[in-house]
Amino acid sequence: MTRIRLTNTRTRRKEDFTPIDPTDVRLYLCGPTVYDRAHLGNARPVLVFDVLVRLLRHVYGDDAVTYVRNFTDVDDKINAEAQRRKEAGSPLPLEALIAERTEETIAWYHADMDALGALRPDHEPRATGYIPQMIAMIETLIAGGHAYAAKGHVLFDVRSYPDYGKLSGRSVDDMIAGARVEVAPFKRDPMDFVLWKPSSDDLPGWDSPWGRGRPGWHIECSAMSAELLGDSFDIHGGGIDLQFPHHENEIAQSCCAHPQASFANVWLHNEMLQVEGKKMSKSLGNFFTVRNLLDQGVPGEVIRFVFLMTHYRKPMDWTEAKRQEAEATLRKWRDVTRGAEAGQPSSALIEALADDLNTAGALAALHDLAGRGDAERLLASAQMMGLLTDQLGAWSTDDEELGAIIMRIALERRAARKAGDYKKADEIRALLEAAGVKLMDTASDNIAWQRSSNFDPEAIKAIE
RNA sequence: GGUGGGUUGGCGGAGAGGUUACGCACCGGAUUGCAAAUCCGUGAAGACCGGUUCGAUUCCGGUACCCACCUCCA
Repeated sequence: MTRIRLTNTRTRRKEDFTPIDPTDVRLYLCGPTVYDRAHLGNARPVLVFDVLVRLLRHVYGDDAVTYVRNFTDVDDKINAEAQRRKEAGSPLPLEALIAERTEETIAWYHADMDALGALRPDHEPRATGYIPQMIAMIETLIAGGHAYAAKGHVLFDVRSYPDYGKLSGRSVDDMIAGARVEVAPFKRDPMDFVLWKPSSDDLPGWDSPWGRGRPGWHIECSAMSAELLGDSFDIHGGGIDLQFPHHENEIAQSCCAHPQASFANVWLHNEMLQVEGKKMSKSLGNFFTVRNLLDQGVPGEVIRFVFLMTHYRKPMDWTEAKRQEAEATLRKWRDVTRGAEAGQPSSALIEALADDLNTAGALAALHDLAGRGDAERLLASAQMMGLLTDQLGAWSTDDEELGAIIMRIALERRAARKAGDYKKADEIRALLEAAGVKLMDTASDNIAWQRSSNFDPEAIKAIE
Protein backbone atom coordinates (compact mmCIF):
# COMPACT_ATOMS: atom_id res chain seq x y z
CA MET A 1 0.00 0.00 0.00
CA THR A 2 1.17 3.50 -0.83
CA ARG A 3 2.65 5.25 2.16
CA ILE A 4 1.14 8.71 2.43
CA ARG A 5 3.07 11.37 4.29
CA LEU A 6 1.53 14.64 5.45
CA THR A 7 2.89 17.63 7.29
CA ASN A 8 0.95 17.85 10.53
CA THR A 9 0.70 21.37 11.89
CA ARG A 10 0.03 19.94 15.34
CA THR A 11 3.44 18.24 15.52
CA ARG A 12 5.21 20.48 12.97
CA ARG A 13 6.56 17.40 11.25
CA LYS A 14 6.00 15.38 8.14
CA GLU A 15 4.51 12.10 9.34
CA ASP A 16 3.32 8.80 7.93
CA PHE A 17 -0.45 8.94 7.64
CA THR A 18 -2.19 6.12 9.48
CA PRO A 19 -5.98 6.25 9.38
CA ILE A 20 -7.99 5.43 12.50
CA ASP A 21 -10.07 3.10 10.32
CA PRO A 22 -8.68 2.30 6.84
CA THR A 23 -12.18 1.40 5.67
CA ASP A 24 -13.47 4.85 6.63
CA VAL A 25 -10.92 7.65 6.36
CA ARG A 26 -12.53 10.82 7.69
CA LEU A 27 -11.71 14.43 6.74
CA TYR A 28 -13.14 17.80 7.67
CA LEU A 29 -12.41 21.02 5.83
CA CYS A 30 -13.53 24.39 7.16
CA GLY A 31 -15.77 25.74 4.44
CA PRO A 32 -16.92 29.24 3.56
CA THR A 33 -19.04 31.71 5.41
CA VAL A 34 -21.73 32.20 2.82
CA TYR A 35 -22.11 35.95 2.66
CA ASP A 36 -20.57 36.63 -0.76
CA ARG A 37 -18.84 35.17 -3.80
CA ALA A 38 -15.78 33.01 -3.11
CA HIS A 39 -12.60 34.98 -3.74
CA LEU A 40 -9.63 33.32 -5.37
CA GLY A 41 -8.00 32.52 -2.03
CA ASN A 42 -11.03 30.51 -0.96
CA ALA A 43 -10.28 28.07 -3.74
CA ARG A 44 -6.93 27.02 -2.36
CA PRO A 45 -7.95 24.76 0.55
CA VAL A 46 -10.72 23.36 -1.61
CA LEU A 47 -8.25 22.29 -4.28
CA VAL A 48 -5.73 21.00 -1.74
CA PHE A 49 -8.39 18.81 -0.16
CA ASP A 50 -9.71 17.80 -3.55
CA VAL A 51 -6.33 16.36 -4.51
CA LEU A 52 -5.99 14.78 -1.06
CA VAL A 53 -9.39 13.11 -1.29
CA ARG A 54 -8.63 11.78 -4.76
CA LEU A 55 -5.35 10.35 -3.47
CA LEU A 56 -6.99 8.79 -0.39
CA ARG A 57 -9.70 7.22 -2.55
CA HIS A 58 -7.02 5.84 -4.84
CA VAL A 59 -5.14 4.30 -1.93
CA TYR A 60 -7.97 3.22 0.40
CA GLY A 61 -10.84 2.77 -2.05
CA ASP A 62 -13.63 4.93 -3.40
CA ASP A 63 -16.00 4.01 -0.58
CA ALA A 64 -13.44 4.27 2.19
CA VAL A 65 -13.29 8.06 2.48
CA THR A 66 -15.76 10.46 4.09
CA TYR A 67 -15.20 14.10 3.24
CA VAL A 68 -17.08 16.83 5.10
CA ARG A 69 -17.00 20.53 4.32
CA ASN A 70 -19.34 22.90 6.09
CA PHE A 71 -21.21 26.05 5.15
CA THR A 72 -21.24 28.70 7.84
CA ASP A 73 -24.65 30.28 7.46
CA VAL A 74 -24.84 32.05 10.81
CA ASP A 75 -22.75 35.18 10.67
CA ASP A 76 -23.02 38.89 11.21
CA LYS A 77 -21.92 39.64 7.64
CA ILE A 78 -24.88 37.64 6.35
CA ASN A 79 -27.17 39.49 8.75
CA ALA A 80 -25.76 42.80 7.58
CA GLU A 81 -26.48 41.99 3.92
CA ALA A 82 -30.03 40.93 4.77
CA GLN A 83 -30.47 44.12 6.78
CA ARG A 84 -29.25 46.11 3.81
CA ARG A 85 -31.86 44.50 1.55
CA LYS A 86 -34.53 45.14 4.10
CA GLU A 87 -33.60 48.80 4.25
CA ALA A 88 -33.52 48.93 0.46
CA GLY A 89 -37.23 48.20 0.59
CA SER A 90 -37.57 44.46 0.35
CA PRO A 91 -40.96 43.33 1.63
CA LEU A 92 -39.61 39.98 2.85
CA PRO A 93 -39.03 39.34 6.55
CA LEU A 94 -35.44 39.37 7.70
CA GLU A 95 -35.27 35.62 8.16
CA ALA A 96 -36.34 35.09 4.55
CA LEU A 97 -33.77 37.60 3.37
CA ILE A 98 -31.07 35.77 5.28
CA ALA A 99 -32.16 32.46 3.79
CA GLU A 100 -32.23 34.06 0.34
CA ARG A 101 -28.70 35.35 0.76
CA THR A 102 -27.25 32.07 2.01
CA GLU A 103 -29.06 30.03 -0.64
CA GLU A 104 -27.76 32.14 -3.50
CA THR A 105 -24.26 32.22 -2.08
CA ILE A 106 -24.17 28.44 -1.69
CA ALA A 107 -25.35 28.04 -5.28
CA TRP A 108 -22.57 30.39 -6.46
CA TYR A 109 -20.03 28.52 -4.42
CA HIS A 110 -21.08 25.21 -5.88
CA ALA A 111 -20.98 26.56 -9.41
CA ASP A 112 -17.56 28.17 -8.93
CA MET A 113 -15.91 25.16 -7.26
CA ASP A 114 -17.49 22.81 -9.81
CA ALA A 115 -15.88 24.93 -12.51
CA LEU A 116 -12.50 24.22 -10.93
CA GLY A 117 -13.18 20.50 -11.06
CA ALA A 118 -13.45 20.13 -7.29
CA LEU A 119 -15.46 17.10 -6.21
CA ARG A 120 -18.42 17.78 -3.97
CA PRO A 121 -17.84 16.56 -0.42
CA ASP A 122 -19.89 13.66 0.93
CA HIS A 123 -21.53 15.99 3.45
CA GLU A 124 -21.97 19.75 3.35
CA PRO A 125 -23.57 20.53 6.69
CA ARG A 126 -24.92 23.98 7.42
CA ALA A 127 -24.47 25.50 10.83
CA THR A 128 -28.19 26.26 11.10
CA GLY A 129 -28.91 22.55 10.80
CA TYR A 130 -26.91 21.69 13.92
CA ILE A 131 -27.99 24.22 16.53
CA PRO A 132 -29.29 21.54 18.97
CA GLN A 133 -25.95 19.71 18.79
CA MET A 134 -24.11 22.96 19.48
CA ILE A 135 -26.32 23.71 22.47
CA ALA A 136 -25.77 20.18 23.78
CA MET A 137 -22.02 20.55 23.41
CA ILE A 138 -22.04 23.91 25.19
CA GLU A 139 -24.02 22.34 28.06
CA THR A 140 -21.42 19.57 28.27
CA LEU A 141 -18.65 22.17 28.44
CA ILE A 142 -20.42 24.09 31.21
CA ALA A 143 -21.02 20.87 33.14
CA GLY A 144 -17.35 19.99 32.77
CA GLY A 145 -16.24 23.34 34.14
CA HIS A 146 -14.85 24.58 30.80
CA ALA A 147 -17.45 27.23 30.05
CA TYR A 148 -19.59 29.70 31.92
CA ALA A 149 -22.68 31.76 31.25
CA ALA A 150 -22.53 35.51 31.75
CA LYS A 151 -24.95 38.24 30.68
CA GLY A 152 -26.72 36.05 28.10
CA HIS A 153 -23.38 34.90 26.69
CA VAL A 154 -21.63 31.63 27.19
CA LEU A 155 -17.84 31.81 27.16
CA PHE A 156 -15.18 29.20 26.93
CA ASP A 157 -12.75 29.36 29.84
CA VAL A 158 -9.32 29.08 28.22
CA ARG A 159 -7.60 28.73 31.60
CA SER A 160 -9.50 25.48 32.10
CA TYR A 161 -7.67 23.86 29.20
CA PRO A 162 -3.91 23.68 29.80
CA ASP A 163 -3.13 22.85 26.17
CA TYR A 164 -4.79 26.01 24.87
CA GLY A 165 -2.38 27.58 22.36
CA LYS A 166 -0.52 24.39 21.57
CA LEU A 167 -1.57 24.16 17.93
CA SER A 168 -0.42 27.66 17.11
CA GLY A 169 2.58 27.66 19.44
CA ARG A 170 1.45 30.43 21.73
CA SER A 171 0.81 30.72 25.38
CA VAL A 172 -2.22 32.50 26.73
CA ASP A 173 0.03 34.95 28.53
CA ASP A 174 2.01 35.83 25.39
CA MET A 175 -1.17 36.41 23.47
CA ILE A 176 -2.61 38.72 26.06
CA ALA A 177 0.64 40.69 26.16
CA GLY A 178 0.58 41.79 22.54
CA ALA A 179 -2.95 41.31 21.35
CA ARG A 180 -5.69 43.79 20.85
CA VAL A 181 -8.41 41.67 22.29
CA GLU A 182 -11.82 43.02 22.97
CA VAL A 183 -12.13 42.63 26.71
CA ALA A 184 -15.75 42.35 27.66
CA PRO A 185 -16.19 43.02 31.36
CA PHE A 186 -17.93 39.71 31.93
CA LYS A 187 -14.97 37.66 30.66
CA ARG A 188 -12.94 35.83 33.27
CA ASP A 189 -9.92 36.00 31.00
CA PRO A 190 -9.38 38.30 28.01
CA MET A 191 -8.76 35.28 25.75
CA ASP A 192 -12.04 33.58 26.63
CA PHE A 193 -14.11 33.28 23.48
CA VAL A 194 -17.81 33.21 22.79
CA LEU A 195 -19.72 29.95 22.46
CA TRP A 196 -23.15 31.55 22.50
CA LYS A 197 -24.32 35.13 22.30
CA PRO A 198 -27.69 36.78 22.70
CA SER A 199 -29.68 37.91 19.65
CA SER A 200 -31.84 40.98 19.58
CA ASP A 201 -35.26 40.65 17.97
CA ASP A 202 -34.00 41.77 14.56
CA LEU A 203 -31.33 39.07 14.42
CA PRO A 204 -31.66 35.35 13.83
CA GLY A 205 -31.81 33.44 17.08
CA TRP A 206 -32.70 30.15 18.67
CA ASP A 207 -34.09 29.37 22.07
CA SER A 208 -31.50 28.05 24.48
CA PRO A 209 -30.97 27.60 28.23
CA TRP A 210 -29.30 31.02 28.12
CA GLY A 211 -32.13 32.76 26.32
CA ARG A 212 -32.70 33.50 22.66
CA GLY A 213 -29.38 33.71 20.90
CA ARG A 214 -27.02 32.36 18.27
CA PRO A 215 -23.80 30.36 18.32
CA GLY A 216 -20.31 31.83 18.22
CA TRP A 217 -18.19 31.13 15.18
CA HIS A 218 -16.11 28.17 16.35
CA ILE A 219 -18.59 25.83 18.00
CA GLU A 220 -20.28 24.81 14.75
CA CYS A 221 -17.23 22.97 13.42
CA SER A 222 -16.78 21.10 16.68
CA ALA A 223 -20.44 20.07 16.75
CA MET A 224 -20.74 19.15 13.09
CA SER A 225 -17.50 17.20 12.86
CA ALA A 226 -18.46 15.19 15.96
CA GLU A 227 -21.91 14.47 14.55
CA LEU A 228 -20.75 13.44 11.07
CA LEU A 229 -17.25 12.04 11.65
CA GLY A 230 -17.16 11.10 15.32
CA ASP A 231 -15.26 12.51 18.28
CA SER A 232 -11.98 11.33 16.74
CA PHE A 233 -11.24 11.57 13.05
CA ASP A 234 -8.26 11.70 10.73
CA ILE A 235 -7.66 15.00 9.01
CA HIS A 236 -8.84 18.55 9.61
CA GLY A 237 -7.75 21.46 7.51
CA GLY A 238 -8.12 24.96 6.21
CA GLY A 239 -6.09 28.05 5.50
CA ILE A 240 -3.18 28.84 7.79
CA ASP A 241 -5.03 31.94 8.93
CA LEU A 242 -7.53 29.64 10.63
CA GLN A 243 -4.82 28.05 12.75
CA PHE A 244 -5.47 30.75 15.31
CA PRO A 245 -7.94 31.37 16.69
CA HIS A 246 -10.47 29.20 14.87
CA HIS A 247 -8.76 25.82 15.00
CA GLU A 248 -7.23 26.46 18.39
CA ASN A 249 -10.71 27.11 19.73
CA GLU A 250 -12.17 24.08 17.99
CA ILE A 251 -9.56 21.90 19.64
CA ALA A 252 -10.28 23.41 23.03
CA GLN A 253 -14.03 22.86 22.68
CA SER A 254 -13.86 19.37 21.23
CA CYS A 255 -11.16 18.03 23.48
CA CYS A 256 -12.86 19.36 26.60
CA ALA A 257 -16.27 18.06 25.50
CA HIS A 258 -14.83 14.66 24.55
CA PRO A 259 -11.80 14.21 26.82
CA GLN A 260 -11.41 10.56 25.89
CA ALA A 261 -11.15 11.34 22.15
CA SER A 262 -8.32 12.76 20.05
CA PHE A 263 -10.41 15.08 17.84
CA ALA A 264 -8.40 15.51 14.62
CA ASN A 265 -5.17 13.55 14.39
CA VAL A 266 -3.66 15.46 11.49
CA TRP A 267 -3.98 19.18 10.91
CA LEU A 268 -3.31 20.42 7.38
CA HIS A 269 -2.94 24.11 6.68
CA ASN A 270 -2.37 25.75 3.35
CA GLU A 271 -0.45 28.99 2.98
CA MET A 272 -2.01 32.15 1.66
CA LEU A 273 -2.54 33.45 -1.82
CA GLN A 274 -0.88 36.51 -3.28
CA VAL A 275 -1.57 38.36 -6.52
CA GLU A 276 1.41 39.57 -8.54
CA GLY A 277 3.54 39.39 -5.41
CA LYS A 278 1.18 41.25 -3.12
CA LYS A 279 -1.44 40.23 -0.64
CA MET A 280 -4.86 40.16 -2.18
CA SER A 281 -6.88 42.92 -0.64
CA LYS A 282 -9.67 45.24 -1.56
CA SER A 283 -7.60 48.29 -0.74
CA LEU A 284 -4.82 47.31 -3.17
CA GLY A 285 -7.38 46.82 -5.90
CA ASN A 286 -6.15 43.33 -6.67
CA PHE A 287 -9.06 41.54 -5.07
CA PHE A 288 -11.01 39.23 -7.31
CA THR A 289 -13.28 36.25 -7.15
CA VAL A 290 -13.14 32.90 -8.88
CA ARG A 291 -16.16 34.05 -10.88
CA ASN A 292 -14.32 37.18 -12.04
CA LEU A 293 -11.62 34.99 -13.59
CA LEU A 294 -14.10 32.60 -15.17
CA ASP A 295 -16.01 35.53 -16.64
CA GLN A 296 -12.78 36.88 -18.11
CA GLY A 297 -12.50 33.63 -20.00
CA VAL A 298 -9.88 31.96 -17.84
CA PRO A 299 -10.90 28.29 -17.90
CA GLY A 300 -11.42 26.60 -14.53
CA GLU A 301 -8.92 23.95 -15.51
CA VAL A 302 -6.26 26.63 -16.02
CA ILE A 303 -7.01 28.11 -12.59
CA ARG A 304 -6.71 24.64 -11.10
CA PHE A 305 -3.38 24.04 -12.83
CA VAL A 306 -1.93 27.30 -11.54
CA PHE A 307 -2.84 26.34 -7.98
CA LEU A 308 -1.25 22.92 -8.38
CA MET A 309 2.02 24.48 -9.59
CA THR A 310 2.83 25.56 -6.03
CA HIS A 311 3.10 23.32 -2.98
CA TYR A 312 0.21 23.96 -0.61
CA ARG A 313 2.47 24.92 2.30
CA LYS A 314 4.09 27.78 0.43
CA PRO A 315 2.61 31.15 -0.37
CA MET A 316 1.15 31.03 -3.85
CA ASP A 317 1.34 33.91 -6.26
CA TRP A 318 -1.36 34.32 -8.89
CA THR A 319 0.26 35.94 -11.93
CA GLU A 320 -0.67 36.49 -15.54
CA ALA A 321 2.54 34.74 -16.59
CA LYS A 322 1.51 31.57 -14.74
CA ARG A 323 -1.94 31.71 -16.22
CA GLN A 324 -0.43 31.72 -19.70
CA GLU A 325 2.02 28.94 -18.92
CA ALA A 326 -0.73 26.78 -17.46
CA GLU A 327 -2.95 27.33 -20.46
CA ALA A 328 -0.20 26.50 -22.94
CA THR A 329 0.73 23.32 -21.10
CA LEU A 330 -2.87 22.15 -20.83
CA ARG A 331 -3.47 22.76 -24.53
CA LYS A 332 -0.44 20.67 -25.34
CA TRP A 333 -1.49 17.84 -23.03
CA ARG A 334 -5.06 17.90 -24.31
CA ASP A 335 -3.69 17.58 -27.84
CA VAL A 336 -1.47 14.66 -26.84
CA THR A 337 -4.32 12.82 -25.10
CA ARG A 338 -7.08 13.55 -27.60
CA GLY A 339 -8.90 10.29 -28.27
CA ALA A 340 -6.77 8.33 -25.81
CA GLU A 341 -8.18 5.92 -23.23
CA ALA A 342 -7.10 6.45 -19.63
CA GLY A 343 -4.72 3.73 -18.49
CA GLN A 344 -3.06 3.41 -15.09
CA PRO A 345 -1.70 6.47 -13.29
CA SER A 346 2.10 6.49 -13.13
CA SER A 347 3.80 5.44 -9.92
CA ALA A 348 5.98 8.57 -10.06
CA LEU A 349 2.84 10.66 -9.86
CA ILE A 350 1.35 8.69 -6.98
CA GLU A 351 4.62 8.88 -5.10
CA ALA A 352 4.82 12.64 -5.56
CA LEU A 353 1.27 13.15 -4.33
CA ALA A 354 1.79 10.74 -1.44
CA ASP A 355 4.80 12.82 -0.36
CA ASP A 356 2.85 15.56 1.38
CA LEU A 357 0.82 16.39 -1.72
CA ASN A 358 3.78 17.46 -3.82
CA THR A 359 1.65 18.66 -6.70
CA ALA A 360 4.56 20.49 -8.34
CA GLY A 361 6.51 17.22 -8.38
CA ALA A 362 3.44 15.45 -9.71
CA LEU A 363 3.22 17.94 -12.58
CA ALA A 364 6.85 17.12 -13.40
CA ALA A 365 5.81 13.47 -13.66
CA LEU A 366 3.07 14.52 -16.08
CA HIS A 367 5.58 16.48 -18.17
CA ASP A 368 7.68 13.36 -18.33
CA LEU A 369 4.77 11.25 -19.57
CA ALA A 370 3.83 13.89 -22.12
CA GLY A 371 7.42 14.05 -23.34
CA ARG A 372 7.44 10.32 -23.89
CA GLY A 373 4.11 10.44 -25.66
CA ASP A 374 2.50 8.05 -23.20
CA ALA A 375 -1.03 9.37 -23.73
CA GLU A 376 -2.84 6.62 -21.82
CA ARG A 377 -0.83 7.11 -18.67
CA LEU A 378 -0.69 10.87 -19.01
CA LEU A 379 -4.48 10.95 -19.12
CA ALA A 380 -4.95 8.64 -16.14
CA SER A 381 -2.30 10.42 -14.10
CA ALA A 382 -3.59 13.90 -14.87
CA GLN A 383 -7.11 12.81 -13.98
CA MET A 384 -5.83 11.67 -10.58
CA MET A 385 -5.17 15.36 -9.99
CA GLY A 386 -8.48 16.41 -11.50
CA LEU A 387 -6.88 17.62 -14.74
CA LEU A 388 -7.70 16.60 -18.35
CA THR A 389 -11.14 15.46 -17.26
CA ASP A 390 -14.05 15.55 -19.69
CA GLN A 391 -15.88 17.86 -17.33
CA LEU A 392 -13.20 20.56 -17.59
CA GLY A 393 -12.37 20.15 -21.26
CA ALA A 394 -14.94 22.28 -23.06
CA TRP A 395 -12.66 25.31 -23.26
CA SER A 396 -10.07 23.47 -25.33
CA THR A 397 -12.37 22.33 -28.10
CA ASP A 398 -12.88 24.91 -30.75
CA ASP A 399 -16.01 26.37 -32.12
CA GLU A 400 -16.90 24.54 -35.33
CA GLU A 401 -17.86 27.59 -37.34
CA LEU A 402 -14.64 29.33 -36.39
CA GLY A 403 -12.65 26.20 -37.18
CA ALA A 404 -14.20 26.12 -40.64
CA ILE A 405 -13.24 29.74 -41.24
CA ILE A 406 -9.66 29.11 -40.18
CA MET A 407 -9.59 26.03 -42.38
CA ARG A 408 -10.71 28.03 -45.43
CA ILE A 409 -8.08 30.69 -44.82
CA ALA A 410 -5.41 28.04 -44.32
CA LEU A 411 -6.43 26.26 -47.52
CA GLU A 412 -6.06 29.50 -49.44
CA ARG A 413 -2.58 29.89 -48.02
CA ARG A 414 -1.72 26.34 -48.95
CA ALA A 415 -2.80 27.02 -52.53
CA ALA A 416 -0.55 30.07 -52.60
CA ARG A 417 2.37 28.07 -51.28
CA LYS A 418 1.80 25.38 -53.87
CA ALA A 419 1.82 28.03 -56.55
CA GLY A 420 5.10 29.38 -55.20
CA ASP A 421 3.53 32.64 -54.06
CA TYR A 422 5.35 32.75 -50.74
CA LYS A 423 4.77 36.43 -50.30
CA LYS A 424 1.02 35.91 -50.17
CA ALA A 425 1.38 32.78 -48.08
CA ASP A 426 3.45 34.64 -45.51
CA GLU A 427 0.99 37.50 -45.42
CA ILE A 428 -1.87 35.17 -44.65
CA ARG A 429 0.16 33.48 -41.97
CA ALA A 430 1.00 36.85 -40.41
CA LEU A 431 -2.64 37.89 -40.42
CA LEU A 432 -3.68 34.70 -38.65
CA GLU A 433 -0.89 35.04 -36.17
CA ALA A 434 -1.99 38.56 -35.31
CA ALA A 435 -5.45 37.13 -34.62
CA GLY A 436 -4.03 34.50 -32.30
CA VAL A 437 -3.80 31.54 -34.64
CA LYS A 438 -0.47 29.86 -35.18
CA LEU A 439 -0.27 27.84 -38.38
CA MET A 440 2.00 24.83 -38.65
CA ASP A 441 3.07 23.30 -41.93
CA THR A 442 3.28 19.55 -41.70
CA ALA A 443 5.05 17.09 -43.90
CA SER A 444 1.80 15.29 -44.61
CA ASP A 445 0.31 18.52 -45.98
CA ASN A 446 -2.46 18.50 -43.37
CA ILE A 447 -3.64 21.78 -41.95
CA ALA A 448 -2.62 22.18 -38.32
CA TRP A 449 -3.01 25.22 -36.14
CA GLN A 450 -2.95 26.28 -32.52
CA ARG A 451 -4.44 29.17 -30.64
CA SER A 452 -2.16 31.53 -28.84
CA SER A 453 -2.98 33.81 -25.95
CA ASN A 454 -4.19 36.66 -28.17
CA PHE A 455 -6.80 34.45 -29.88
CA ASP A 456 -9.48 36.76 -31.24
CA PRO A 457 -12.49 35.26 -33.07
CA GLU A 458 -13.63 38.62 -34.42
CA ALA A 459 -10.22 39.33 -35.94
CA ILE A 460 -10.23 35.90 -37.58
CA LYS A 461 -13.62 36.46 -39.10
CA ALA A 462 -12.39 39.81 -40.40
CA ILE A 463 -9.55 38.15 -42.32
CA GLU A 464 -11.90 36.15 -44.43
C1' G B 1 6.14 43.24 21.13
C1' G B 2 4.78 37.67 20.58
C1' U B 3 4.30 33.33 17.15
C1' G B 4 5.07 30.80 12.61
C1' G B 5 7.03 30.56 7.59
C1' G B 6 10.16 32.00 3.55
C1' U B 7 14.82 33.68 0.68
C1' U B 8 16.94 28.11 -5.17
C1' G B 9 19.52 29.31 -12.20
C1' G B 10 16.50 34.94 -16.68
C1' C B 11 11.34 33.49 -14.67
C1' G B 12 8.23 29.77 -12.22
C1' G B 13 9.19 25.80 -8.92
C1' A B 14 10.55 20.63 -6.32
C1' G B 15 13.34 16.76 -4.02
C1' A B 16 17.71 14.99 -1.85
C1' G B 17 23.98 15.45 2.92
C1' G B 18 27.66 13.38 -2.26
C1' U B 19 24.92 11.37 -8.54
C1' U B 20 20.24 15.71 -14.50
C1' A B 21 14.47 17.88 -10.72
C1' C B 22 11.00 19.63 -13.91
C1' G B 23 8.50 23.54 -16.90
C1' C B 24 8.91 28.22 -19.52
C1' A B 25 12.54 31.42 -21.77
C1' C B 26 17.56 31.57 -23.98
C1' C B 27 21.51 29.42 -27.06
C1' G B 28 23.39 25.47 -30.76
C1' G B 29 21.87 21.57 -34.23
C1' A B 30 18.24 18.62 -37.24
C1' U B 31 13.93 19.87 -40.05
C1' U B 32 11.53 24.06 -43.14
C1' G B 33 10.89 28.17 -49.23
C1' C B 34 11.23 31.19 -44.53
C1' A B 35 8.90 30.21 -40.03
C1' A B 36 6.09 27.61 -36.44
C1' A B 37 5.57 22.94 -34.21
C1' U B 38 8.58 18.75 -33.19
C1' C B 39 13.16 16.17 -32.05
C1' C B 40 18.35 16.24 -30.28
C1' G B 41 21.82 18.97 -27.44
C1' U B 42 24.58 22.94 -24.32
C1' G B 43 24.65 26.46 -20.70
C1' A B 44 22.69 28.48 -16.02
C1' A B 45 21.18 28.18 -8.98
C1' G B 46 20.22 27.89 -3.91
C1' A B 47 20.35 35.79 0.51
C1' C B 48 24.81 36.70 3.73
C1' C B 49 28.34 35.04 7.75
C1' G B 50 29.97 31.12 10.72
C1' G B 51 29.69 25.84 12.56
C1' U B 52 29.20 20.27 12.09
C1' U B 53 31.10 16.88 8.14
C1' C B 54 35.73 13.63 4.02
C1' G B 55 31.78 16.53 1.61
C1' A B 56 26.02 21.21 2.62
C1' U B 57 22.12 24.55 -1.55
C1' U B 58 20.28 20.34 1.83
C1' C B 59 21.71 19.79 9.16
C1' C B 60 22.86 23.68 13.31
C1' G B 61 23.63 28.93 14.93
C1' G B 62 23.67 34.10 13.75
C1' U B 63 22.61 38.43 10.38
C1' A B 64 19.72 40.86 6.61
C1' C B 65 15.38 41.18 3.96
C1' C B 66 10.32 39.45 2.88
C1' C B 67 5.55 37.35 4.25
C1' A B 68 1.67 35.70 7.39
C1' C B 69 -0.96 35.35 12.05
C1' C B 70 -1.88 37.68 16.97
C1' U B 71 -8.76 41.60 14.75
C1' C B 72 -13.52 39.22 10.36
C1' C B 73 -10.70 36.41 6.76
C1' A B 74 -9.08 30.11 3.17
